[in-house]
Formats: sequence, structure tokens, C-alpha cells
Amino acid sequence: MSTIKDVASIAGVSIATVSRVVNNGPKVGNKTRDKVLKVMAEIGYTPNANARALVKKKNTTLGVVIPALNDPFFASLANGVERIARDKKQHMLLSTGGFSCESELNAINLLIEQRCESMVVHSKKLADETLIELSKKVPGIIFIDRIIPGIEERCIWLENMEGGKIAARHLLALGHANFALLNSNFDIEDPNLRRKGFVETIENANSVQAIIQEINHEPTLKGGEMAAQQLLSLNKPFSAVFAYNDAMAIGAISVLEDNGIRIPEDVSVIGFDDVLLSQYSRPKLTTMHYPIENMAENAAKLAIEFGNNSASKNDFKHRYIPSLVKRESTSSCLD
Amino acid sequence: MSTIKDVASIAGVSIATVSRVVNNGPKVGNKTRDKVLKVMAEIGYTPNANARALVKKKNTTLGVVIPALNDPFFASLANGVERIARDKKQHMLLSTGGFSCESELNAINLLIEQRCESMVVHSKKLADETLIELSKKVPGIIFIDRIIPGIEERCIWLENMEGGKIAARHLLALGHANFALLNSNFDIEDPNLRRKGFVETIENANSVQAIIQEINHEPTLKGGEMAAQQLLSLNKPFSAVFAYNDAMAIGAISVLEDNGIRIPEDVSVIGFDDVLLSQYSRPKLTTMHYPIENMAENAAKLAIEFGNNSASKNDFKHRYIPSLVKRESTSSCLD
DNA sequence: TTGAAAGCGCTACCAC
DNA sequence: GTGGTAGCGCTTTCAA
Repeated sequence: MSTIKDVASIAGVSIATVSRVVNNGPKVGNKTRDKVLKVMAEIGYTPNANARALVKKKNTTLGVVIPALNDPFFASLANGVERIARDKKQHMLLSTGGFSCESELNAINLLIEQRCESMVVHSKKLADETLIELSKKVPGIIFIDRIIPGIEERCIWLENMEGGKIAARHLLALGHANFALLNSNFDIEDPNLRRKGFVETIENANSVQAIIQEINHEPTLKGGEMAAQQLLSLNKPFSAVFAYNDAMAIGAISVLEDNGIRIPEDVSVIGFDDVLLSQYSRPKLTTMHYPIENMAENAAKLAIEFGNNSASKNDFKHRYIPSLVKRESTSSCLD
Repeated sequence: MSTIKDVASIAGVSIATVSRVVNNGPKVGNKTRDKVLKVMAEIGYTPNANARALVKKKNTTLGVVIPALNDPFFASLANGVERIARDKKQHMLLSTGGFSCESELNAINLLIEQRCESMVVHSKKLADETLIELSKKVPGIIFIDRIIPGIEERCIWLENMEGGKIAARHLLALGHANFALLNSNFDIEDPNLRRKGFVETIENANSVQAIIQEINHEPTLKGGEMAAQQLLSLNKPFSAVFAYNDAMAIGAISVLEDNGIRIPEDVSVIGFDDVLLSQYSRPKLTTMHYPIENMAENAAKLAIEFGNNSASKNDFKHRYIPSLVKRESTSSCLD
């Protein structure tokens, strides 16, 4: 691949001049500029971003860490970040962190090696202290979907407990009293918070004798199916299901329907996340809207500002509340 | 951020020695190694990948270009590439190419600037000649989901026409004679090829008087809804629908059902791609399986081999044929 | 086993 | 307007 030297020598100018025209620098004669441009086109010169980053001590690369790509929730996250990257003429380096401590740390280190000045990181496994350490080392790092005491200004998060409460209130208002909670078995905070909000709200309600059966599984379509199967085998009555996410909800619905249970006539189901899929499932899924794409956009903007040391502190929203999207999978309890 | 010099001076050794321990180089005394390691940990040293890439004239970065992230089909593609990247200890740089010539070229150039030695590119808009030019400049570039005459060894593609044929044969075998083709209105080759295979097969069949109505829309859920709406308003009989992709198929099903048409009792619907969603739609979608993740993995391996000049030509599969996945959305024509 | 030094491709500063 | 050149952080000879 050709270098700036090649261009310079063919065009008969110095590399300084070539650099100026490449960077649209000022003070370049028109004929010189044209000549250089012509040579660049002829030999197909493309500047080396590594060399540039090295001398400028700065990248045009925005890093993202998500657990995996093939999950619509994380795809939306990445998509939000990507949009901002494009807006700000940055590139996006994506690194998947999987679901373990080590791989999350690896993914982040990779971005640091590339000297991404800004990064949006979705980490659930790493300890608070590790992340705080990291936040000191990398000024432009922002943690999404997590709240870390002490560095809240570097975090963007959703109030999971609120989500549980809102879902419970909705189901309670519909007259349900026998609940099933199909929760994630991942060892992270979110399922606990959602459960807490859900359970507390129900227990504080005056409905006599509300019961809640909880079953934990992988937060996937498959996991939802298995959880529903298990729920059915328990053989206890329930008229409302709160699933950890839309995937579980839809998996559960499919098993429930296969067993002759009508949604929402016999059982109401509510999901979480509001991924695209939930609008197209049958029945359309009632769910808690998680504004992840919007959050990701803000995280990316914040990361870039922090990376530039230009964070304007005040005008950023860090805390988001999910909202109920009422569709077709929930209805009044007919018992 | 600290550099190799910092480590060297604190540890009281030369930068050459530090470099050796960082790279697990040979011939480093044990105490020296330990001392250096200790300093690195203390000051939180992370090697600068840009500097490294500059001198080695080589990256550990595998580039990918896809149109967008928030489409499950492309997410699968990226996921396949990512898996191989991880296997081969490479990083993945993702660049979105959108749906225009300029943005596709931008996306590719970005990867070239970063000097990715290997890249998997999904380009539908750029001309063959441009891509051939590119393939000369970048030895490790592989084009996925496209076949470019002259550089077939650098391409991995699916036989779209075959897909259309197989879908048609399936529907014909079920006794259908009145067809609707809900095709993509994108100006690329795929919809044309799928149509060609579909239409030819039907016309060559001996069924008297087969009719095919074609409607074009965006290849999305929304587009499928609109296409179905339009189809209904045509007021002509049809008992089988071949959609450009699963999203359109599912969008169409939702409109059809809203209009009291039962799937598959009244109308059979077949999709294309076999994205995860199609397993969980109701009814479960009959579709053409597009082994995109597998293709992407192979593309990534190929890209890495070509990037290393070590392409072992013969043992790579370049041409893929879609296969029918029979689920619940198609059945015999009862008319 | 270790160090000195050249040089990767580029930007930015200083001369002219 | 243009050229010369130091130096970004690192790897890799070559010597010692």
C-alpha cells in the first residue's frame, strides 16, 4: 500500500505538503493541490490511520462493548452508538464481552489498546471497583445499563425496580391475583431488581392472598419455553405472567398456547424491553418499553464529550424509567 | 496513558527489554521479566496498538461492512465474523455501509485506513469494477452475499434463483395455482433472481392458468404489511404468498389475519432467510434457510487466509444453496 | 541476556 | 506557500 512518501516523490513535493492537502490544511497553492490530488487518485493512496492516531495521540474511533451481537436488544444498543459515531465522524470499534468477567475485561482492554478515546461499555460482570479504576484510566468511558456508586456521572441506567412496579400495577389493575414471574437466571442485578419491584408492589396491594410463583431460566425464547413448561407442571393456578424480557414472554406464550391456554383470555402476559419482535408477535405483546437505543445515543454523546474533556455535565440524562406499552397480551382477569 | 518508555525507566531496563516481555519474546532473564511485569501492573501499562500496527505493518483487526446493525440477518452475519475473529485472536472493526454507493465506499475506505489486513464486505450497491479494483488493492477483502465475475474466489454467495425455484416447487406440490409474490423494492439483484426462479418454475409447471401477482415494498415488517394491504385491495384470488424475506412474510401474515384470512388454511405463506423470528411467529413460518452465519464464518476465515497470503484455495465453499424449512405457514391448497 | 538505534507513516512546528 | 525535521510508541535488527 502506498504511503505519503510515494505521493510526495511522484508529485515532486514534500511530504509536508501532501499532508496539508490530505488534511485540507490552509496555505496550499491551487496547482500544487491539484497535482497532489491527482497523484493520490492515480496510485490509490489511503492515509494510514494508525500512523495518524500515533502522532495525534487521538483516534476517531468510538468503542463499544456488548455481550453479543445476535440479540436484538444489544443490536439496538450498538445501533444507537453507531448512529452517533456516524454523526460525529467517528468510527465504531465493536468488541463483544460475552457473559464472564474475563471476557468483559478483555473486550475493554482491546479498546484501550486501540486507544479509543471514548467508549460505551455494557458490563454486568465486572466489579464496581474494577470499573471505577477503569473510569480513572480512561476519561471517555461510559457505562451503560449500570449504575456505579461514586461515578454516576459516567453511567446511564434504567430503573429496573420501577419496571417491576409498573408491570405489577398494570396486572393488579386488571384484577389479577395469581402471578407467575418468569425471571432470568443470570447472576446479575437486573432480575433481582425487577422481582423486587414486582413482588413488593403486589404484596403491598390489598388483594387478599395474592400468590407469586417464580421460575428462573435463560432470558431467551428457549428459556421462556422451558420456564412455561415448568410452570405448567407445577399445576398451580395463575392468570398473569411477568416475563424477564420479551424473548422469554414470547417463548412462554408459544408453550402456553400449545397447551390450549388462550392469551390474553385465560392468561395475561407482560414482557420487558419492547424489542421490535414484540410488536409482531401474536397476540401483540404488552411490555415495558426500555429506551435502549435512545440511552445508547446519549451514552455515545457523553462518551465523546468526556473523551474530549468537554463534558457539559448538566444537560445529560442518566436515569431512565421504563414505560408500559399496552398491546394485546394482557386483559382483565375473568375468574 | 503510560508508554513503554515509562515502564522501561521505572524498571531500570531498556525499552527493547520491555518490548520483549510484552511480546513474550525469548531470552529475557527471569528476574528482569518479573520486575518489568510488576512495573507494568503497577502503572497500568497497556501497549499502544496503533504504534504496534505501524511498525509491524499489520493489524489484528478484522473488518466487516454491513448495511446496518439492527437487522437480524446482518446481525447474524456480523456474529459469524465475530466468532472467527475471536477464534483467531483478532478484533472486529465494524463499519456500516447503509444502502448507497457512497456510504458503502466510505465504510470500506474506513477499514482500509485502519489497515485491516482482512475484511468481510457486504456490498450491494458498488459496481463490479469498483469491487474488482478494491480486491486488487486489498488482498484480504472478501465479498459476501455477492458474486463478481472474474474474482469468484473472493466471493461467498447464495444462489438466490435456486431459492425461488425451491419455494415455487413446494407451493406447486401443495396444489397452489394462484400466487402472490411480495418482493423487495430495493434496486439490487436478489429480488430479481428470486423472482426469476419462482416465476420460471411456476410457468414451466403444467398447472393450467397459474397466475402470479407481484407487489414490491421495503423488505421489512412494515413493508410486508403494506404489500399485503395492497394485495388485498387488488381483490384477485390467491392462495399462496412468497415473500422476499421473513420480515415481509410476518408483516403480511399479520395483515392477512387481521382481515380474517387464516394461515395456512386459507393462504399459505413462505418466507426467506430463516431468521430466528420465523421460528417463533405464529404460525411458525415456512421459509428458505439462508445459512448466513455459516457463510460469514467461512468468509471471515477466507479473508484471514487471503490477508496472510496463505489462501489454500481449494477447500473453501463459495457457493451456497438455500434449503426449505417446512413449518406451519404452508399447507395444501383446499380450493 | 540486554541495550542502542533505525524506522514504520504521519503531523506539526519552524524556517525560508 | 513550501520544505525540513523531530518525534508519536513500538518492534526488530545488530552489537555487546
